[in-house]
Amino acid sequence: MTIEQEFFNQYRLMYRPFINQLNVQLEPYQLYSSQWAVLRLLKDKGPHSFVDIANFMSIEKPSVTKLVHKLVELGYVETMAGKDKREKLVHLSTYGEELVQEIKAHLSPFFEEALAGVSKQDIEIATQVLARICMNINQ
Amino acid sequence: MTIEQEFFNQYRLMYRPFINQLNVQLEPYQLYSSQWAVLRLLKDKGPHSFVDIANFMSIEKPSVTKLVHKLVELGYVETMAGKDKREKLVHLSTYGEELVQEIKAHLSPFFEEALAGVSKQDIEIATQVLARICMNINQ
DNA sequence: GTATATAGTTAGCTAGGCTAACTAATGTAA
DNA sequence: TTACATTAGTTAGCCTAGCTAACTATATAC
Repeated sequence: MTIEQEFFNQYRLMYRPFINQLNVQLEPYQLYSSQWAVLRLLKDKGPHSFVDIANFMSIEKPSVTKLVHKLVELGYVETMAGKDKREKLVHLSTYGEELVQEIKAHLSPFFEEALAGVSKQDIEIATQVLARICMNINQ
Repeated sequence: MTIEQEFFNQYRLMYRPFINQLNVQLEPYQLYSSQWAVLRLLKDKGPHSFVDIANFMSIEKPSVTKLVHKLVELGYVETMAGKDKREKLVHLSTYGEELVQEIKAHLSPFFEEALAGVSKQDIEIATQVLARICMNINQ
């Protein structure tokens, strides 16, 4: 087996245990990992339109509609008028802002334990490898 | 954002584009990436029982039943008696053996392009990081 | 002003899992 | 040896997290 195959093998092998554990961590907040990904995006990079979110997450618009509507229902985000009458911008509510802060703190030890025994340098290298693959795959 | 959060952020961001592209590559063989994962396991590590496959892939037994039945339907794998009358072992058919070989060769350039510009050393580091996380997460 | 493109929605589908409850076979302990 | 518990696999039905096709409303281009 080539080292490339080995890498992607490991990549995929990690996915389900990781997502399952992450969902356990998020359960107290009534969130699934996909919804959390939206909240994190809004926290890190400010308000986004539905199309922006779709592009960033590499999913389709109807999937965004569902995700955002669920987050609106929970009171974590709100929508407002965009740059024209078609566009809607999604942003965190005051409650959502606080909650994201709290969740980040709650997740922190989970992430640290998951990466226990890995040097900061190797984490950075691995992050860069993943980022590079994203770039290569999306042209 | 901590480097741990950054890492898992990137990890998740890569997932969908990667799986989508992989599924495109596998389409000529009527396979989805999850079914391919089973074939690769059987190729790399020989025949496995349903429970073995479930444990290795971190999924539940009923999910394995579905995956394997589909692969049997396609003629890529066969089942045989296991170590007692309860157990069934899944192994590649002759056709399946050939096909896996062919698919591996077909996927090779895709993996190489995805990792273009990444040094062999960094790929190995990233692979080890992913393996370590798997270990940490599963206790 | 008409054709085309863009933002978001709705309906209904799929992959890829899950749990609960079951059967059949095997182990264990009184 | 009988009775209970465990294990391997299956079935039915559910869920997350996506998808496409077809739609409405608005905006842009020619």
